[in-house]
Amino acid sequence: MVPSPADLTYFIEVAHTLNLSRAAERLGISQPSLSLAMQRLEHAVGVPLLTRGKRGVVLTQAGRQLHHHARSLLQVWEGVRTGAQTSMREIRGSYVIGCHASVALHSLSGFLPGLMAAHPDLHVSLRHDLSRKIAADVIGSKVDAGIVVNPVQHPDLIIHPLCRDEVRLWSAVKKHNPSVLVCDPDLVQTQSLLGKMKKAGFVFGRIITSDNLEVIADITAHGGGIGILPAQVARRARKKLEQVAHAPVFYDEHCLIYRMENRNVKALQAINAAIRDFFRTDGARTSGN
Amino acid sequence: MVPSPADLTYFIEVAHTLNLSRAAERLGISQPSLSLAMQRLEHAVGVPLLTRGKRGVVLTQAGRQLHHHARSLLQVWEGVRTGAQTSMREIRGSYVIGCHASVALHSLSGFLPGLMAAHPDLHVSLRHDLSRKIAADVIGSKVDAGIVVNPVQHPDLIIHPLCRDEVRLWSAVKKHNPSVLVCDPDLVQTQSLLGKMKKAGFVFGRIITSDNLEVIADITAHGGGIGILPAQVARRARKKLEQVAHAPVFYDEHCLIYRMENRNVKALQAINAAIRDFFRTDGARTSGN
DNA sequence: ACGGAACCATAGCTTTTACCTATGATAATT
DNA sequence: AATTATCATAGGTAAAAGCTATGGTTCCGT
Repeated sequence: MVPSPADLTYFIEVAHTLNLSRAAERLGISQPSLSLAMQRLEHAVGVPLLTRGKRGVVLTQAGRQLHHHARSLLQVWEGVRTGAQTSMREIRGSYVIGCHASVALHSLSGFLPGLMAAHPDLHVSLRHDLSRKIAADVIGSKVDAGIVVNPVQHPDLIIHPLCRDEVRLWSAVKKHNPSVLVCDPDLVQTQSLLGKMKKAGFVFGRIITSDNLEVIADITAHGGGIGILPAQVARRARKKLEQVAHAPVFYDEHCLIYRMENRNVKALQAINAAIRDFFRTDGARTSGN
Repeated sequence: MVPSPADLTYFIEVAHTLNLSRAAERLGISQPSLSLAMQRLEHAVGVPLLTRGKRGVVLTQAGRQLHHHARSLLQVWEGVRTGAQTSMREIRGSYVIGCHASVALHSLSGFLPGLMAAHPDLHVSLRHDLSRKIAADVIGSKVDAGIVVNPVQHPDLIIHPLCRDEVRLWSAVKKHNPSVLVCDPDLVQTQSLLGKMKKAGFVFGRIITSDNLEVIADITAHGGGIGILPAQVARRARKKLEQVAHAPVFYDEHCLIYRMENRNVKALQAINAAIRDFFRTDGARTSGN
């Protein structure tokens, strides 16, 4: 059994004065209460701590041992409280950041190294998945912060817009196969564009699918077909891609999301700031180009 | 405010199951009680620890920190508790042994080195005074064990006879001054013998006093007068002393004493055994001489 | 020697705290 | 849409901790 911290502080005072009556006086409780408290403590430890005499009490060997450790134990106890508090007030702890792998490729390297260097007690794990799954995991508290596209409103969620992007059709500059579509069918953007194109009468003979946008960009760049890609991915392809004219466009909004109750967590504020800083400067740079 | 130990253990279970209802079940309390306990804990710490959801609860960052600290706190306490217990069950700790300096001179060197070598975690401090003061300090718990002469019975005291001795009058073998008495007047033995001799008509012109029996023995051995000495001290004088015939004798009983409540303390049992062993073998040797 | 003071333990009572049952509210699941 | 699962709240009850009064020792001063 674990004693109450109050009984421990009582014991420290008793060990100091070696007199229950006087210790009770100094502690602001009655002598019988202190007597009972010491009995409680002895029961919790399992061995006698005090030898009662008519001129006061003396510590047993076990009592001396406990007295020796009692202060540090109370310090640990206090540390339990303050440790939890500072985890909200200081930039430290372990956090999970989720985003689509393609987003990670073009943004994480821009702010993560600086963030890690600035805050040595900050630990980050990454998790990559579709935006809507990341968003679900943020809502479900499996992920602390997410960089996602077009998140749905949610009462528990705080959403910060970061930058805009366009998903459209791309092709290689020189030759390409216009009857083959290369895309990730799991993306809502893909589905939306496909629907619009179907209405508009576009017809594709075959579809190559991949869940990796970089792979799609690469195939498209090598003339494998028409690719459905965000502009930010198309721009980073190894060979230059060009927009397919007269095709529908899906406008993406990249956002940072996290749960409401984390808005006061300093570490998440720091992550937040780092991400938004990066997108502000990066957005300026890419739009300037 | 400092969190209560019960609430901390509750929290550890909650952090493990992440489900208040199931945790309450395992803890043997009702779900509302656990809900309130977690609210108490959060109030005590000052920050939210859990994010309540309809599929259970999730730890906040502060909750994760608290979980970590709470477990280490319980571990530390367990260590302190067993430490206090084993201080009774193992041969370790710091103990005060009291005895008359003359007793120390002829006995401590016989068992202390072996005792210290056998038990590296045992610490001993010595305290020298008159037997009756040592006995009083044992009773008053200022001394853990005493080697004393003719202790009075006391309800809190355990008394183990060690060996017998005789206090009598001694003189140098060759010449000595029979009108001078050399003694320690603070010893009850001295007072008793003086009383008997006074009744029997012995008269001494002068008395040399000292509170050190070895000094008395030395003076006696050099012909300074008649000395009142225990046989064990007289035997160890630098020159041989002889008993004064037809003089009263005071029979001493050397005893080991300690307080009742220490009878189960392993370290004192070890000290006890070492002392009694020494006196058994030593007594055999000296009586054999 | 004797009365008072000092000290710790116990008893009885009161207040505070923790706990339980019943119920509510809401989201997830079937 | 009904049901289930989950946590929160309300109100009453039981346990715990505290206080006052008292008892039984021992110590100390007169």
